Amino acid sequence: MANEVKKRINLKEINCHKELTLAVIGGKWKLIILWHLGLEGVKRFGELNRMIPHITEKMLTNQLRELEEDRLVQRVVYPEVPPRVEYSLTPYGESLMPILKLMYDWGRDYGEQFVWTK
Amino acid sequence: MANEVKKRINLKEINCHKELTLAVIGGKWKLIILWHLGLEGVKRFGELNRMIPHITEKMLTNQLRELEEDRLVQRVVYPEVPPRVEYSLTPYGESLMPILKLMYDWGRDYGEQFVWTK
DNA sequence: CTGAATCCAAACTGATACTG
DNA sequence: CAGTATCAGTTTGGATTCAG
Repeated sequence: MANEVKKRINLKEINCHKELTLAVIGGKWKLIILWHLGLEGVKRFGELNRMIPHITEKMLTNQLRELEEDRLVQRVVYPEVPPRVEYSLTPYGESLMPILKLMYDWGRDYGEQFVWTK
Repeated sequence: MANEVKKRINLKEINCHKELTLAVIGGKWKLIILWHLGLEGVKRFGELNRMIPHITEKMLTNQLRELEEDRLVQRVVYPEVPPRVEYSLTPYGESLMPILKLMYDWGRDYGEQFVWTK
């Protein structure tokens, strides 16, 4: 119950600005979460859960929390019953979209030329 | 001595092209390796080892092997004594540089505005 | 509906020593 | 010089169960 501080972004281990970006988007499900929020706007927890195949609730929660902590995603809780929680991109998150778009394009081209044929 | 197939790029788990890109650049040291090779051209193993602080030989070998397998880096062995091995980017690797540049810029701005002050 | 808590297996990373 | 081999520690991801 003591020292369980997780330093996902350990500044001592980041030699270069690129690595900070990677630390922030590098989670297993973060790209796809950011992508949905970026293209389709506000989403509820359950919507994301349904939109992202194979993700578990634990991981969805986990990744959303980290994105929130890093200020890429905003979380809004409506005190209703049943509960409603909505997620959306912050301006920081929005500012990542050009990178995601580039990564999408690169991955598509690379995949067509190389991976699917090996 | 049998089944030790590592599926770093498991196509069944890649829902979106972006994730293929992440799979390919997401290793702990890959960005910095690609960066050096992209900006400074051909490098020998020992040069990279000296240029990248804190990396172990094991990890440098490991990451270079994966980059080679993914066709981002070319490895050339000169049959000399002492041995000489040179690494450089392939066209695939070169085509990643715009993404790395964007990640560099984004990480720098994000870091200045957020991380260093929290 | 939106999670939190627990347990566990697999993957990743590092330190160290050794080799052609 | 450019790696391998081995072992150990850390982190991650997933299955399952429980809760407000």
